[in-house]
Amino acid sequence: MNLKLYNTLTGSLETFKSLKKGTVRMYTCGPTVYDVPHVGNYRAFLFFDLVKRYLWFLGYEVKHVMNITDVDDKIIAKCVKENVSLETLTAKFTDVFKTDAEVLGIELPELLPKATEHIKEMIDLIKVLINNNNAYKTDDGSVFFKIDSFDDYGSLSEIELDHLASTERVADDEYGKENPQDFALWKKWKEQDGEIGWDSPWGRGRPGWHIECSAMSMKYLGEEFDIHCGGVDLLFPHHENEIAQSVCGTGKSFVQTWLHCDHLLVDGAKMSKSLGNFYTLNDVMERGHSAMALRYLLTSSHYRQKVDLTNEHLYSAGQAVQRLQDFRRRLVEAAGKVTSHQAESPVLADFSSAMKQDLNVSEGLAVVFDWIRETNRKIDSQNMSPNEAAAGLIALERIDSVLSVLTDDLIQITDEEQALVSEREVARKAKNWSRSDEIRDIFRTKGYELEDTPKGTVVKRIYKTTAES
RNA sequence: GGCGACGUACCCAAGCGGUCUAAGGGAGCGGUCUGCAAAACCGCGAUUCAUCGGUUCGAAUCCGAUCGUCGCCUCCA
Repeated sequence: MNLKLYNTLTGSLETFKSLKKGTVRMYTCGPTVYDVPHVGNYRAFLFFDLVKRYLWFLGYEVKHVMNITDVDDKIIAKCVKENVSLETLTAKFTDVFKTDAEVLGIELPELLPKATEHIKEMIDLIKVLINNNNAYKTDDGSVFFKIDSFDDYGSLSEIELDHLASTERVADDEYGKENPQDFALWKKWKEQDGEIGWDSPWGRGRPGWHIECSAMSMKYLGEEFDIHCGGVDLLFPHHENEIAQSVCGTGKSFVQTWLHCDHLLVDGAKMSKSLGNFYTLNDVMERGHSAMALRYLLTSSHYRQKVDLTNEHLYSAGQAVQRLQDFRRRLVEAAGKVTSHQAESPVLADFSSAMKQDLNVSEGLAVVFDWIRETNRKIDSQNMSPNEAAAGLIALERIDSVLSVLTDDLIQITDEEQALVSEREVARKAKNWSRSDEIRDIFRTKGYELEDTPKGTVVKRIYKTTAES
């Protein structure tokens, strides 16, 4: 059975086949580094990560490129306002992005090209577009893409140009356009841009937003490649414009499969900076949730489905992660010193065939949880051989190579705390239950649960409950 | 105004014409285990899939209408 993905371009579920056998070339729209990314942004980055990890799972080599947008209106405005250089500002938020990504278990691509380091490539592409009569320069030194010159314009988003005219853009840098829907490839320098600008054949200025993705994806992945991902909000106009620029620039078909993930909502509304209803990774963690709970919440429902970020949902996700984590611990115990090179296969096959249906994680997880219950039953009834447990462990790890929610959950406790745990072990042996319970209560107030197992006491972190908010 | 997505138990969610008197997770309740817990396991929990019509031998799944929620059309993951 083959991987099926919903291709926005055709509006249908398609069997995925990479252009080059065994290798997938994938471009994903990365962050605009003008501020701390919010959880909504991570929903998309986590989706890209899921796509990549599952392609790895299937044995593909994945050549992944994600751009860093380090020049745009908001960045420039902020630099000028705070009187910092573009490099300083964007380096700061690029770092935040990378740190957060690591905390969330996102495997960043080997290539994270910055827009500002590819001005030349963009200028070259714009030159081609002007030559091909797909773009024109205005008197003041901006360059616009001529939408009428591309017949297929609107084919991705299914937007009809006639219906667009109702909301005309009024930004002052858009004067001089032949058609209000034409979009900027190059924006002439303005006084409020301060120091920021680059020289070009059309004078000093800066690139339009869309051109960086065309220029950089072509540079690193070639004129035609397999997958391009982004959030649904990029569908129009960004991806539409990217297609127009790229197809007109090369005459090739550009991207084979377009994947778009839906939004993250908070209290039922789209999370966004402009609405002011955004949360950062730190905000979520400060509320007492683990990064893995967030990761699980954002990846466990289907990518084309909206997800509502609430404390209750985060808690629920955290509990599911805990169950997975506890299960792994049980397998490790049951396997003892035995290791296996063979993964238990039925669960892997079932998991994978669910994932092949347009990345149906929900169904994949259902398979996994069924298997967990069955395996736990075997362990409980002592019908689990070390070999079998070891094979199960391999299977779990393979599954987690896609989900990536099983972190090393060993709790760091202080020496004093460790002493208390030891004291309690002694007390328990002496059947001093009141002291045992007292110590357990001390840990509970600190946010830890003590679990007595045949192999000793396990210290677990207690995550937030639904009662608090 | 134009375009689109969605509405399944207390919450999240899969299913996309028959095997559905509908997976899985969380929460809850009852039980086994445990010194007590926790974890694990067992059991309970929607005769019903927003509503109303239609197509069909057969619908949560297809069609239409209605109501509701959300998104895009302007920067946005």
